[in-house]
Order: sequence, then structure tokens, then C-alpha cells
Amino acid sequence: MNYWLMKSEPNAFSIDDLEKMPNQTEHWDGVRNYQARNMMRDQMKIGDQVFFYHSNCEIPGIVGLMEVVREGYPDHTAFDPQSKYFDPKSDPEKPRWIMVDIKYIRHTNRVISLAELKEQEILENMPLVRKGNRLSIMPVSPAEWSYILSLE
DNA sequence: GCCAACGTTGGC
DNA sequence: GCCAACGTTGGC
Repeated sequence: MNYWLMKSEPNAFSIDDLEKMPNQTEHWDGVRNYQARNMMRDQMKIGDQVFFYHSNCEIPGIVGLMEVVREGYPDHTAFDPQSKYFDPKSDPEKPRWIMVDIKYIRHTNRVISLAELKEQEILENMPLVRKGNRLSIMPVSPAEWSYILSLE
């Protein structure tokens, strides 16, 4: 099983929003970065565990756990001119962008803030704590996963 | 609101 | 293929 971290701005889509969705499940659309797309397309498997990370907000950090319930398939928002994620270069016959479906598991007991994660020497190789990192989806090693959960 | 980092675009 | 300009991300 693989572990991941996925970022979302709570103003746009928060963990509370995910919890309220039908079946507590939502498709993770709008990713327009090739590295992140490739991970969803090639590596994310049903049952993989995912940290939900709130970015660009008062206290950026990990706020909950989710799991992959559907593997990569075309991101339809790229075909919709009304969508803010519309990409005229994505052809429905040959979709450029991919999404997965994600299901809510639980909130963490508290927000595990970015500031706190940065203090952990054992996590210094995580892209998340590296300056200038902009990846919205990133792999988490099993050791990092269990260590972060031990901080709860 | 500022700005560093970095991805993308497009002229050449 | 290079690289400057521009746009976006996201912490602070």
C-alpha cells in the first residue's frame, strides 16, 4: 500500500466539505501539474492512504485521513468551457488530465501544522517542508506516515 | 499584500 | 533548444 499527501485550499474544498459529500467521496479534480498527474495516473491504487492537507490558510497543515476509492480516470472539468479548470488542449479523445476518487476516513485529532512538521528532523526530506515546493500531491514514505500519526 | 520559487509559454 | 517574460503557488 502507498501513502500520499494531497493539498487543497480550505476556501475552495476543505476536509469538512469532503465529509459532507455523498458517500463522503469526491473526485479530486483540477490538478494541472504533470508530476502530480503522473502520480495519480500511474501509482495511486485503491486502498492507498492519503493525508488531507489544508494550504493557503491561517494554519496550513494536515487535517485528516482519506483513502483512494477509484483509480485514475479522465478529469472531465478540462473539457468544460464553464469550468475554471477548462483546458482547450485536453481532447476528450485523448485526455490530458487525470483525477482519482477520494473517500473521507477521519479528521486527525488536531491540526498537525506545517510549522510543527518543519521542526521534525526525521521529516526533513519530505517535499512538503522544502522551500519553494509547489507539488499539490506528493508521496509519503511508510516511516513518515507513522511518524506523523504519532504526533497526533 | 509581498515575494520566492518554479512551471509554462512563446519568440527567436 | 535557449531563455526571458509571465503566471501560479502558497508561506508568511
